[in-house]
Amino acid sequence: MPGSDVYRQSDIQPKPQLMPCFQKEVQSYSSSGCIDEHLADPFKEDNIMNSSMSSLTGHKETTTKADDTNTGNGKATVLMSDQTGEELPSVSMNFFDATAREKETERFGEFLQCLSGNVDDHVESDIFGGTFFGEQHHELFSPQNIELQAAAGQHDKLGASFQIFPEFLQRDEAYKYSKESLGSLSKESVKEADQRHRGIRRHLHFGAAISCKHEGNGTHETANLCLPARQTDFESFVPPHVETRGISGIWQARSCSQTATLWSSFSPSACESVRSTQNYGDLHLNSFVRSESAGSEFSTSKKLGSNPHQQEETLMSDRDHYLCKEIDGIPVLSFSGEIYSHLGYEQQESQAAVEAGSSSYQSSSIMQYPPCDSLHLIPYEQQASLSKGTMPSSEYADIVELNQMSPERNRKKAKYTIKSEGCRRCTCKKSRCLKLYCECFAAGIYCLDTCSCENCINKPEYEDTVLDMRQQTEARNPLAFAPKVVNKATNSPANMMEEGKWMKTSSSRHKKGCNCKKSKCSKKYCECFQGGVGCCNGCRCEGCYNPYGNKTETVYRRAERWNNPSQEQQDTLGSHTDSIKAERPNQFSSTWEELADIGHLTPPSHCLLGAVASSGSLNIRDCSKKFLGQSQQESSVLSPSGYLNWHHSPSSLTPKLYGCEALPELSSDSFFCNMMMEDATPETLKNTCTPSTEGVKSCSPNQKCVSPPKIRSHELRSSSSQGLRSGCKFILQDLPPFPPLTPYSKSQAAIHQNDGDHKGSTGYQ
DNA sequence: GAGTTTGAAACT
DNA sequence: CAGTTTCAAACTC
Repeated sequence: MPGSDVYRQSDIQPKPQLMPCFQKEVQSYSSSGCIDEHLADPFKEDNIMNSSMSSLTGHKETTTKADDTNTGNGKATVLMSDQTGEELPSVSMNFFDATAREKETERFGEFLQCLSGNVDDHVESDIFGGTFFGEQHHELFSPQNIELQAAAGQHDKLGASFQIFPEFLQRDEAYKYSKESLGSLSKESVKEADQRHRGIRRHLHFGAAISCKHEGNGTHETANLCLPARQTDFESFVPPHVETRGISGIWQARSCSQTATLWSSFSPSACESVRSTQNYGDLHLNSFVRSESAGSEFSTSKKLGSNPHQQEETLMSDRDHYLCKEIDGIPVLSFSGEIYSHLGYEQQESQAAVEAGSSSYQSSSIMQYPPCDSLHLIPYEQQASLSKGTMPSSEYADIVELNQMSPERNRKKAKYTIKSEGCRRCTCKKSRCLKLYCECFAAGIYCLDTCSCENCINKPEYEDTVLDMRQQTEARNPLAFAPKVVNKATNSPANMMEEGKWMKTSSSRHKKGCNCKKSKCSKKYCECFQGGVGCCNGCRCEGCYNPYGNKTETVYRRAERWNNPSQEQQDTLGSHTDSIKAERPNQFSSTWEELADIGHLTPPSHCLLGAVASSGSLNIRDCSKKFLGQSQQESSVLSPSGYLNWHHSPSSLTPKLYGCEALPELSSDSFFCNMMMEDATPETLKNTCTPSTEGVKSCSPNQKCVSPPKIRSHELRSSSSQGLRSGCKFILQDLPPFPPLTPYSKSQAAIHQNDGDHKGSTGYQ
């Protein structure tokens, strides 16, 4: 298939390669060497970019700033500023306008001159014409693509990480980037990712819609994807010494927050990276840009509605520029040996809708549809935009009808049917699709004609009502629209080692826990089972036989399963037997559960990764042993958060697992909750959540474990706006409470004290 | 496809 | 917050 070699290419990039990279990163934030490795991590890219730039320019601090997405012209701006505020010439690149591009390229040359002092005319204008993105990062700087290395004269120093991604390429890509960084695509991972993404997407889009609605500016197009812009918010995110000129829009700030949140959910070390970089006072503008770019690209696709033929041509043209290949029908970009999804899922969705409405669109090979969940699920704002914004409502209605008419459209109907087949639509009868009973509503999407619902209100024409209902629902439960299944430690070794088990590792948990009584958690009635995750202590199920992991699973078995995720199913069969034999109340107390969870919930980024990288399998004991020798050293290197100390303290691992000491609930739950907050907190909540007890309660529908973001002065730095604060806050929030630095036995009291405090402060029950 | 079962969501 | 009702998905026949 078309994307197969991309897939292989991705596979060529050894997954374990990321591990030493993580390890390296957490050990030291030095960017020396390991360029290729760092390229695997956008945050590290920034780091290395910054340091590389610094090496080129002396004391300059470099940051790449995406221009206002709303301009839709694909601009990216590179600013260089030094500590004193003196700036090198800024370079703004316009990727669409030929004249401007030429001019910008010229300026870019000047910029490079500033970088290396040795720039000639090597910068080719067509580097922004589509060949900029080589499939390998080496190619990125190859002569046929861009003569940056020649221009700069210092490829190595430039670090191959000088990335100026057109905006349209990057918005929403951080998610996939990070996902693919952790492993090549698999159906499970895509599914899981989509699930997560969907939840996140919900927040974003609803947040945007509500914001837009409240602002009353009617800029649906902006609200739809670009999110409202407030420069001050972004500026507040920027450390005071970083020049913010040329940056416009809260979008960046939000984007950063989202990206960082996403990243942090994948990788604690990425969080560390965030923190670290913040400490450095730099910006992760790769994530800005990467996330932002697709916004303008989406604008392109959205414009299709007004003039399908022409616009589609434009889209296809653009697509040709950067749509390299497909993987399972999902257009992807391959860059730096990684796989990028060309389009965010929502874009694909919108495009699916748009393309369905475009009579000229016939080639199913150009873009197939992403996995079920997102195929046809056009988030409210996009749907609204399609129907009310750039696309006349009649056209929106036609999207569905188109497939049911002409022979040409029959093809589309087939496609549409495919879309529909894989995904069920709601069949609500009484709820009018305005309650969480309705899957569409719960998913944050409008119902389509393919739904079998009756008296449906969940349609674009009732947008106000829908949004009101949504607000009501969120008022009842702020996490109502959050993903039900939260992956707490997606970089757990199990995930690293067997991406195929992504969904089934115990690192994923149901957000709230099930309450099954009769289904034994082995049917789809059970949300945990449905989500492909095991039941945990948070579940209130009875007689749990969840094959993905049940409450009666022994600690040893869990640890074993963690070690051998491939035998998960067999083991769960065994646990089934155990459960059936036992059919008794959980003999393992909650502490046992938490004890078991420690392995899953603590993603000992470099410890476990290192262990995995070196041995190919995970062994907690080994890990602990390794950390016996490492933790102390690392504790002096790593961030002051204590995060790694906590996770890697041998006293917090080995004795509890093998010495049968109970682990304070605080450990896993706090981590879990922080991860939950990362993953599942609605954007609106994120923006409003304050570190107050009240906020905590509101964040925790199940009265459990949503800990308030602990705002630390050194983390917030000089934030001045709420928007920024929330961004930083949620980047950093997955820091668990400070760990005991003293041996476990001596710190029990402290832990419990902390535990008590934690519970007291978070409403944990 | 109709009827039943189930558990989440909503309500009181 | 617990108990009850409502609801729609999952399941069975």
